[in-house]
Amino acid sequence: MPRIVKAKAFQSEKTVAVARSLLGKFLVRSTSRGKVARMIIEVEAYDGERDRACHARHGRTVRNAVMYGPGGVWYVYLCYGMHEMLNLVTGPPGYPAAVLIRGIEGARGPGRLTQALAIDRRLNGSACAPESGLWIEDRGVRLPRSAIQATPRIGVDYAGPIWAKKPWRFLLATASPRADG
DNA sequence: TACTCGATCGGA
DNA sequence: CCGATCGAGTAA
Repeated sequence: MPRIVKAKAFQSEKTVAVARSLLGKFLVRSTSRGKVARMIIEVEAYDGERDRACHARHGRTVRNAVMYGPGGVWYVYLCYGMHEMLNLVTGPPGYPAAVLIRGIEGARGPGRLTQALAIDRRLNGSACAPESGLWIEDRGVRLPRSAIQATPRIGVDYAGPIWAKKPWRFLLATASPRADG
């Protein structure tokens, strides 16, 4: 029985735990062209200003402003001038954190999944709820801890070894990981 | 206002 | 390994 996960469920302070819990949930996209639901298979956590890989590492800016709002809001930004990145803001208001959705069934890679589901910056700041056309559903998939693999995050070497090595990327163990450790 | 550099991807 | 592609962020 599909259950819409309320935005409020993402206001937990434990961003890393929220990231892990998103695996197995369904990302649902609804537009004039129809509805698509795909299971989330890869995510990364970005947790607060102290996290040197997080966009909030230099404090609040125009781009990362929604990260400072309440959890349960989409944070979408352009990366490398051509890829839209989809993140779900987490935590209570005032605490900048988010989970990057890196992979769904049939679309591995953060840039590919946004293209597959027609997601772009117009969704930035909108709620994770049906009225925005993009939300999360729990369809009863239960993943044992052993089914989840944790690795360092991708493409964040600029954060320095301490933060780049944090095992805050999570993916289904059955899904073949990239060769990064 | 100038300059640097990306939470990536596809092709050589 | 390298180029694409452009806006945010920083320095000045």
